[in-house]
Amino acid sequence: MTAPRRAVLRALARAQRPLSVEELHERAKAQHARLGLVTVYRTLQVLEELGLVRRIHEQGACRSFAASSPGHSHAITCERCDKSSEFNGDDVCLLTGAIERKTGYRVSGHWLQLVGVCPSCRKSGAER
Amino acid sequence: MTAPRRAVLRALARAQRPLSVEELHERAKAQHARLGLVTVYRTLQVLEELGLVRRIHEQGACRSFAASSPGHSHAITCERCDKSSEFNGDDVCLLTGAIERKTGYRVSGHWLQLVGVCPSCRKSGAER
DNA sequence: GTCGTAATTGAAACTAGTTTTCAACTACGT
DNA sequence: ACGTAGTTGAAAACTAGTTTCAATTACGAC
Ligand SMILES: [Mn+2]
Ligand SMILES: [Mn+2]
Ligand SMILES: [Zn+2]
Ligand SMILES: [Zn+2]
Repeated sequence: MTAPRRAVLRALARAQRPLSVEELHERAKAQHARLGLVTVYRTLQVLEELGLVRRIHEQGACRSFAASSPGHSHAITCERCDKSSEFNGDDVCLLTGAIERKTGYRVSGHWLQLVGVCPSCRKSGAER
Repeated sequence: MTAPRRAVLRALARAQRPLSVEELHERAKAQHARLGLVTVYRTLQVLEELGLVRRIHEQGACRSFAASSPGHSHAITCERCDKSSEFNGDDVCLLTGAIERKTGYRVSGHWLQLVGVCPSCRKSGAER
């Protein structure tokens, strides 16, 4: 555990929304000025393996990252402010029976991501 | 509708598994030898907008594409042979109530992708 | 504390993936 | 056939991500 890694981890933990590698680099430099971009890439890779970070997949490219707790969970992202939260408690298992019947595959894993409107955006833009 | 586009479309339709842009280029050149890589990118973009192609998201980067029918559907990929199929009939709607209660978000969309073992791989490797 | 070693770091060079530019070429309606 | 708007491909430009390597740092053994 080194200072550069702590800086990246902290920037990630503070973020309310998924960050690109560049953004993460910018923010983490606040903690550790001489932080190199390469280290951000390397740290993300380590954290991803540990399950402490998740890549957020979006239509188009998938270049942003959010903190995550280890183990199986899913993310939901606000379509207005981009705030992203995770939740767990499974879920898709309930559907696998039907899917196996429909496709003939045996389901061994899944990958779910949701879009919605976060609590605070629901309050502000009360319309709709 | 031009010859280059037909070539790309055909290569996509024939593929049993998601293809990278390079792979698609290779295969489509069989139909139209002077096909440029740029055209593959451009065609994919058009087809994606039309909902005729979907990007397959994987752990790590998300650089492969599979044919798809327009409208809401999901993909399941075989963890042994990479064969990818799509299915529809919804599904996740059943879970949104619980997710909204859990997260406080209002759910407006989702994005599900499954991993499993395809029928023919189930037959061959009967063990497990 | 000091030392030794293995792991980590950051700059620079490199590779891969994607987009832009632009002149030539098609598709297709008239 | 003709005209035009849309499409194409090569090359150049650009962006994202990886490798290389010498210097630095963490940390366990003394
Ligand atoms: Mn789940
Ligand atoms: Mn669905
Ligand atoms: Zn919001
Ligand atoms: Zn299979």
